[in-house]
Amino acid sequence: MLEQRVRLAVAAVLPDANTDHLTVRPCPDPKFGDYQTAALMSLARERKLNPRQLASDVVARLQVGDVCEPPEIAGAGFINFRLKPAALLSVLEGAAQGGPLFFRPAERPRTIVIDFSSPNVAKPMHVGHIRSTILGDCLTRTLRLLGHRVITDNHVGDWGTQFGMLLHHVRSSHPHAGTDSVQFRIQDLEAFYKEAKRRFDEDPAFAEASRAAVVALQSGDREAVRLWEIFCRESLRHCEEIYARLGVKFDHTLGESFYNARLKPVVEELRARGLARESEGALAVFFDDIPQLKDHPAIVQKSDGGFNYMTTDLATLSYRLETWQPDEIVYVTDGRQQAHFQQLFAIFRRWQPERQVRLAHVWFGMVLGEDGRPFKTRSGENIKLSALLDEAEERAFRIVTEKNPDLPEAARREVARVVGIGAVKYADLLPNRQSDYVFSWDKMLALNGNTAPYILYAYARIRSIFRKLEPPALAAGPAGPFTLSRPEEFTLGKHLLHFGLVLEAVAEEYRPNYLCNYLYELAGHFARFFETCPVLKAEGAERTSRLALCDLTARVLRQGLEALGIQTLEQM
RNA sequence: GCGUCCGUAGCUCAAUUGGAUAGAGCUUCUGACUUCGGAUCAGAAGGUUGCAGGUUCGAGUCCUGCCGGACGCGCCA
Repeated sequence: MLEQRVRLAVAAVLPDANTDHLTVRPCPDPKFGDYQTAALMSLARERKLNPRQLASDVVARLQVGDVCEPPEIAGAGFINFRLKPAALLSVLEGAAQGGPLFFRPAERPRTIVIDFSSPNVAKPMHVGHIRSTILGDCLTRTLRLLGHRVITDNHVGDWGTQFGMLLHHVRSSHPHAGTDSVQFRIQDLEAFYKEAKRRFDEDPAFAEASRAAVVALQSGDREAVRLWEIFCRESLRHCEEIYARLGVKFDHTLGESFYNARLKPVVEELRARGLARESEGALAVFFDDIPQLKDHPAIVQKSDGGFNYMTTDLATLSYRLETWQPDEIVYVTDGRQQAHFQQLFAIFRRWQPERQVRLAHVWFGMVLGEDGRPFKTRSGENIKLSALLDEAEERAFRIVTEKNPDLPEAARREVARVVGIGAVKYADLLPNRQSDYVFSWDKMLALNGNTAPYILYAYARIRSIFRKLEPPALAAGPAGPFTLSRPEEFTLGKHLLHFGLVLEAVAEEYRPNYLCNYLYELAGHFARFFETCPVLKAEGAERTSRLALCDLTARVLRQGLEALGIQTLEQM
């Protein structure tokens, strides 16, 4: 909002500078002012100017008197801006009367494909899928909020060598499989998968038959396809159950199988263009010109003639470009796949050098148990997502029951659902995505600290005020002129203004933790305001201002949590 | 061996990508309060940012070398 005004004013004084670099950001300490331009100093460096001299040249010509006090130069060459109270009040009034909620839609909306979640058929969703699903959903929500056109695509693992062994195992052990009288559940598929893998590893004859089954499936054998479809249907049903609980939706679910017919042409083209060549019986792309990938060729066709992950991803990438013409494609996967995506992007740039598209691998670290090892059950199994969500809700239910025993059980269940799911999501989005994090029930469901329940509580407290309002119709009505007096009110009001900056930072760097921290700080500023400033007991303009400030805080909290994919509660 | 990421308070993590005095929560101790929802707020304590150099107005962040850890390195995805 206002920082944008300041930024434009600075840019106007430096017409020949790259305006992207002239960022204006909140001061690290309010005593310096409200906003600063640290970026001017790197500009001074580029141009070999004295930073303080540049700063004073800029200040001399700067026209920001409508929103700021006269800017001050400090330290090595910071320009500090202090908002005029009237400017702050007018933005707050604007928002209270239905204006923008402290953010504006992107000036240049982009079309962005986001590839996330990507579960595998025949395996229940487990902890390993949680970060991709939650992070991808949050990025989708945030980018859409900022006005971008986002297309989500769940690239389900429904194809490949593992289906050969699965098909062969099920057919040999369940002769009636595939008939209507036999119904498989996801648990059955999981058991089949494990058993099939065991047999595959132990029995060469089984392995051989499995390979034949893959060939049959991929060449369209009716029997094989029919059984495969049953597996896929049940798996997707299971995934949809989880997605419904998480509130995650996809525009498209185009699994790997969708690209089957496109694999061969891709490989032929790579070979024809001389991008891929024969190596040890396989077809590979080499990257001698890329230091990190030297000696790490990518296989695009296996020595048995089959295709793999790389082939599928190339075909997928090409399909997405043709179909949706995106400006950007984002892949949300764990960090172990960094080399794969480097290879994928490098091959693609050689293959279709004329395509202008931003390709981003948004990767994340692992979820660890309290012992610092990958988060598993005691017996070493992956923790199923459905069980994890159950436990989150159950634990939240116990806490709600303890804190608020008078609520009817149905209401407590609903609170537990929102708090439990919200806590899991928040705990996942809060850490810097690139670091591994330790999964801890106690920490994520803690009632204070940087957690979902703390923020949800702040929201519920605000809503509680409006329930007490007489008459209730006043609840969200337009406020009169703002009058802020206490420092806690200014702090809260100014923090609200930063919402847009934070959303943009999340979208730019794909880092929802900025938004988590922002909302936590907002909830904290509100709590301090609430502690020191009576609202309902205030009178006149002070009362309406404080009510409006409460309402704006609630709206930003709700909008922010919604961008994280977290629901809010009117009471808890 | 090569590559990627990481090492920050007793613990779990931040630090808007090179900015000002490195911030939170948990834990410990102290306080506010017959609560506009105490699932709250205030205060105290806690640091040579793994080690050693370098770059510059300025380094947790960048470069080099060590120490320690996680992950990945041809036909799985």
